[in-house]
Amino acid sequence: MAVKIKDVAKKAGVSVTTVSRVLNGEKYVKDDLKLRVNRAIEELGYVPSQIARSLVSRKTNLIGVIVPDITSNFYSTILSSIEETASSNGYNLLVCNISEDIDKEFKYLTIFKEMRVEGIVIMHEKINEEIRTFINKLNVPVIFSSVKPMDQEFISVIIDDYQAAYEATEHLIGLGHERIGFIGGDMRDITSGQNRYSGYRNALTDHKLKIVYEWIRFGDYKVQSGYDMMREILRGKQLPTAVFAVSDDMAVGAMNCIYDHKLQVPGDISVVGFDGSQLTELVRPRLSSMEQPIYEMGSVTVGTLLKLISAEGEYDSGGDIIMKHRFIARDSCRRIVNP
Amino acid sequence: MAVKIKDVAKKAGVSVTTVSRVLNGEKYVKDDLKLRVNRAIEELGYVPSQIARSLVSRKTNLIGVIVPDITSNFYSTILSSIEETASSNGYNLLVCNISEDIDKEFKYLTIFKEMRVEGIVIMHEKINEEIRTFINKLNVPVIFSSVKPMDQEFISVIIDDYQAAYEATEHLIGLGHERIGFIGGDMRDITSGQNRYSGYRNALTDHKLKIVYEWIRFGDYKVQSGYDMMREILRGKQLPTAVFAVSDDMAVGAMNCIYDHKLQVPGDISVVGFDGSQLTELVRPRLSSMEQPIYEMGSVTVGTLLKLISAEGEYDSGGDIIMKHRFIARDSCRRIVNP
DNA sequence: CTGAAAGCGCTTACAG
DNA sequence: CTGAAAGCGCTTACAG
Repeated sequence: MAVKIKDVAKKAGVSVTTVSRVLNGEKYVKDDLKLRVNRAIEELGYVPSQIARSLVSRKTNLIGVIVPDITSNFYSTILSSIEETASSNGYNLLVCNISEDIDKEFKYLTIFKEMRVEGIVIMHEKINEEIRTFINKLNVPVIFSSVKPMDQEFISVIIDDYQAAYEATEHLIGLGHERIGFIGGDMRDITSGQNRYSGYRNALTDHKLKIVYEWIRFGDYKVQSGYDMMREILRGKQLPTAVFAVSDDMAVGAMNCIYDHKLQVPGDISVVGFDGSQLTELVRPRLSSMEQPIYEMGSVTVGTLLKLISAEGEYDSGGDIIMKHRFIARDSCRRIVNP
Repeated sequence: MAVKIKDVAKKAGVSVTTVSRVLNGEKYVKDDLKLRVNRAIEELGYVPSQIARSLVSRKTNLIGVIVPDITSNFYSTILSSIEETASSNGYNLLVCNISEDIDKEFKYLTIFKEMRVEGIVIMHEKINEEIRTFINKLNVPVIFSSVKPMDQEFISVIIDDYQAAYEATEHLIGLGHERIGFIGGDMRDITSGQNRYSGYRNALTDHKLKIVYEWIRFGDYKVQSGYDMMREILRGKQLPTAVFAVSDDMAVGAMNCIYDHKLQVPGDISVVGFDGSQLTELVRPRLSSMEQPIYEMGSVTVGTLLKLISAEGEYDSGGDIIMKHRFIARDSCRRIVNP
C-alpha cells in the first residue's frame, strides 16, 4: 500500500522517531539527518497519514457544516466563506446538505461525532427536540450561522434582523408607499422569522400605517414560495404598491410572479428583498435589498468557532454576534407621488 | 474525554472484542451479551471513533471534491447531487472550493492524500503539469465531472458537447436566425471549450451561414464575463439577431447587458444558454437552454467513482461517460420572419 | 541530538 | 460463542 513512516525511516537509515521529528519541524535534529530524511520523503513520495496523526493527537482539523440548501446562493456564499476561512486556518470541511430532511441531519450529526469533528456550524433553524438533546451532550462546540433557532443556547452569528426589517420597511415608507405587503419567513427562527416580521409591523404602525393581513404571507425563503405567496397577494381585492420579502430569493420569486401577471416592477409594485445575495445584481430590474454581510458572516462564524475550539469551552463570546446590515437601493422600487 | 470501547466493555462486563462484534453486527454473539453491550452503549452514549476504525480498516469513507466555484448554481447543483449519492452510500465529502486558485488546489490534493480519501471528484479543467503529475501517482481513483481537461486519461462524466452545441445553434437557425453570435468557454477544456465551439461553427457552415468573428467571444462561464463579452459584441457595426452562450450564467449576463442597452430579449436579440440550471427559470424572459442532466451527472459521477474504488483499479468504464442532453425552449428566442 | 517503547481506539486473526 | 494479543501508522514521554 501507501508508503509509511517506517519505510522512510529505513530508507534514511534513522528511527521513525527522527522522521517524525523532521516531519513536525522539531529542532534538535542534526542537519545531515534532516537532509537524509527529507530526501527519503521526497524519493518515496511520502505523505503522512492524517488518520494516524489524529488518533494520537486527538486533533482531526475537521469542521462539520450543515447547510439547508447548498444550491441557494445565500448559503453557498456563506459556505464558500466558511470554507476559505477554515482552509486558511488549517481546517477542513465535512459538508452536509440536508435539504429539509431532519432525519438526514441526525444521521449527519452522528457521523460528525464518529469523525470526531472539532466543531460544528449549523445554518438552519429547524431544530427539533431530539437534535437539541443530541448537540447539547455532544461536547463539541456548535455555532449557528445566519439563524437563531428557538430554545437553544448556542451562539448565533446574525444581524439585528428586527432593526434591518424595520429599516427596509421604512425605505418603502420613505418613498411614499402606504400599502406595503410582506412575505415573511419561518417563525421557528427567532431572527429571520419573528424579528423581521416584528420589524415590518412596527415600522408600519410607527408610521401610522395599517397592517393588512391580506398582504401578509409566510414562505420558506425560496424562490418558488416567493412566487406562490405573491400570487396569493395578487388575488386580493386591493393590491399593495410595494412588497417586502425577507429573502432575495423570495423577492425574485415575487418579481417574477408580478412579471407573469403582466404587471411592472417597480411601475406597479415595488419590491424589496433581504440578504444582498448575488441575485440582486442578476435580475432586471436590479433588486433593492437589505444586505447582510454574507461573506464576513462566514469568516466570523469560523473565527468564533475556532476560538471556542481552542478555548475548550472557556471562551465567552458574550452571546450572539451581531453583524452590521446595510440597505442597498437598486432599481426595484419607485417613489409614490400620489398614494 | 470521549467514552471509548474499553469503557463500554467494562460496563457491560465483556471484552472489547465482544463489543466490537456487536458494533459491527457480527453473529455469534449470545443474545444476553448483545443486550448488555447495547445497554452499556446506550447509557454511555458511546459512538465509535471513525478515526480508529479507519486506521485499521484502511477505509475512510471519504471522497474529496474540488469545485471551481461553489456559488455558481451549476456547480452547487452537481455538488448537492454528489453529496446525496455519496451520503446514501455511506461516504462523506471533503469539499474544496478552489475559486480559480491553482495553488489552493495543490494544497487540497495534498490534504486529500493525507486524509486518505478513497476517491476524488474534480470539476474544473485548469489542470497544469504539476497537478497532472501529482494525481497520476496518487494511486487513488479520480473522476472528472462535467469537464474534460486536455492531456489526461481519467474518466469524465460529460455530455456530447459537440452535438449539443450543434443542436442549440440549429435551434436558432431553425427559427430563421442567420446572424448568430457566440460566447464560448475555456479552450483548455476539450468538451465545454473546444467541442461546443466546433458544434457552433459546424452548424453554421452546414447551413451555409457565415462565421463572423466580430460576434464571437470567449468568457469564463460566469455571469460577468457573459455581460462583458456581450458588450463587446454590441459595439460592432452590425448586430447579430441571436447569441448562443455556452453557460446559462453567461447567457444571463448577456441578457442583462442587452437589457441595460435598452434592447429587448428576444425582440431585438434572441439568447440561448447552456446547462439548464435553475437560472433558466429564474430570469425573465425565461431562458431557452441546452440542458445537461446536472443532477444525474452528479449521481453517475459518484456511482462510477464508487465502482472504481471497490474494483481497485480493475473496473473499466469503457472511457468517458456520455450523458443525454436536451434542448428546452423557453421564452428568450423569437422567430425571425424577414431576416 | 537520537532511538526503543508505549499508547491513541479500534478490528481481526488465532486459540480455546 | 468469547477473549487475549497483535497491529493499523503515527507521536510522545523517557532514557541515554
